[in-house]
Amino acid sequence: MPHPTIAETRVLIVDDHPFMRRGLAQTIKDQPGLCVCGEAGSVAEALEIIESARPHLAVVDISLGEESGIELIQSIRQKWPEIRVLVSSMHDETLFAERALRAGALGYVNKGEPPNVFIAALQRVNSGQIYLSDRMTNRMLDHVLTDKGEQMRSPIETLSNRELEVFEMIGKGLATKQIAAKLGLSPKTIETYREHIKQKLSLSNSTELTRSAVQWVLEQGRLPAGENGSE
Amino acid sequence: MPHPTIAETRVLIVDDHPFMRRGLAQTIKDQPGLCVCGEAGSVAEALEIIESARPHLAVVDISLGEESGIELIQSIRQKWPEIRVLVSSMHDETLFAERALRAGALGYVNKGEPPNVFIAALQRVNSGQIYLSDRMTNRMLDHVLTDKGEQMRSPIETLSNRELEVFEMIGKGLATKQIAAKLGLSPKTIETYREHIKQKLSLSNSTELTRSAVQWVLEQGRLPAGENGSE
DNA sequence: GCTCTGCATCGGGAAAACCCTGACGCAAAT
DNA sequence: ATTTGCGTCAGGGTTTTCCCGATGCAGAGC
Repeated sequence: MPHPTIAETRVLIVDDHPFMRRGLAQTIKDQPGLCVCGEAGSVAEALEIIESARPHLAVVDISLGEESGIELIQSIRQKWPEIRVLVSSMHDETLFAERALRAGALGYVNKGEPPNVFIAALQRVNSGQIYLSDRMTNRMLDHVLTDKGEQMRSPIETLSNRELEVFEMIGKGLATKQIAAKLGLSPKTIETYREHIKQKLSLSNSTELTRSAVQWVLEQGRLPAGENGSE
Repeated sequence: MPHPTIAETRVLIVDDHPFMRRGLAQTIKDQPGLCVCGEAGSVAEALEIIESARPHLAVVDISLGEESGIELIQSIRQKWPEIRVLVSSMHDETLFAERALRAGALGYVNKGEPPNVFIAALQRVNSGQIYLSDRMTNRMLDHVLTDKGEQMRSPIETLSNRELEVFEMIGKGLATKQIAAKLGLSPKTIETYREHIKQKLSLSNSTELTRSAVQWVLEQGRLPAGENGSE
């Protein structure tokens, strides 16, 4: 059914949710001049498809289940710097937009946005320009200009990528050893991250750290704080 | 769209992500016998559409931005008990599946699942049966069968007074030593309580204990229509 | 260039927490 | 009268935390 026009811009979709992929694909396909050249649900799959399909654009989700979209962006940046990446995430932009751009993405758009906003972002990125929401653009400008006036910054934003990753896992109930195993690192390294996080967030012991992390994860997911019957 | 078959099952989609809605809608439309009679991005919108479109089935996301899908399910249950609800969420099923069913949903399926699993779940719910993943089904059966003689509402109610007291302090971020000091007891005693609590709540390590305690404390703080009276 | 700061990664070692086992008095229940 | 559960604690081996490092590497600034 597709008539592969010669000059269409090829887009790769990377998202771990099949339905989200489908929704994005459908919206992109509707757009003249754009076509979806592949869909991936994991980092490995994405890299594989890039090899064969050579997309011009990539739409990547930040949280790919166990994996991190940030790392994928860095890999793409290294191997195929000509591919332009638009990050689409359902997480707080104040936390991830800056990280995404630093990693090499050209834009960050929230998944809650309507299709026309998304398409606008995609086309802006396609033209080589940066896309951010107005709110986020202002915020980053402020951030640069006022320099030391970081009073409105949440301390959580000062966490590095790795630290944030570990923080989230702590909040999900993983023990130090489990996190180390999942990330393929030494438990000693995770301990160091825990210390750094505690320092940055002014937490005095591991209980407070866990408490803070759990609270944050619950807020992120807007979970109605349930009792858990785990195990 | 030109031949509206007489006996099609009408499905309402409730999700705050437009692309997710679109992906779900597309997949449902592909299925013979099913049609999408409406899409909603909020609780209010959902209730409105139900009035006019009268769906047979509703697919609802648990986390609707600021709102809670759980409340929507309860409303639907009250006003239109004949509508069968399938919950689709991207969050951990161990945290929400039980709450979703208690609220009146007939099924819970994770958004990470492939379309065929989702469709199977939807059709199962459509036939009036409960759908849960195998893993979750076993877990809940265990839960039910483990209780002895009485239907224990929440395992937290099995805690003794002292244990509950300690549990709450853990949830507030106090370390073992601090709790001991505050209660005028030996840290050893607090350790014992921690052990007992972990046993009674089936928690395997101290991280899970802290996590569970924090969640419980937060839940205590904000719950209008709480179901666990507990003390 | 060189320095300095920040990040990511790990180790040593003492202190603390954990976890298991057991204990003892005391009350209520059987 | 025996059992059961609660509240309290100790011993001792295992694991984690916590504070002290260290290394390599990348970018910012002089």
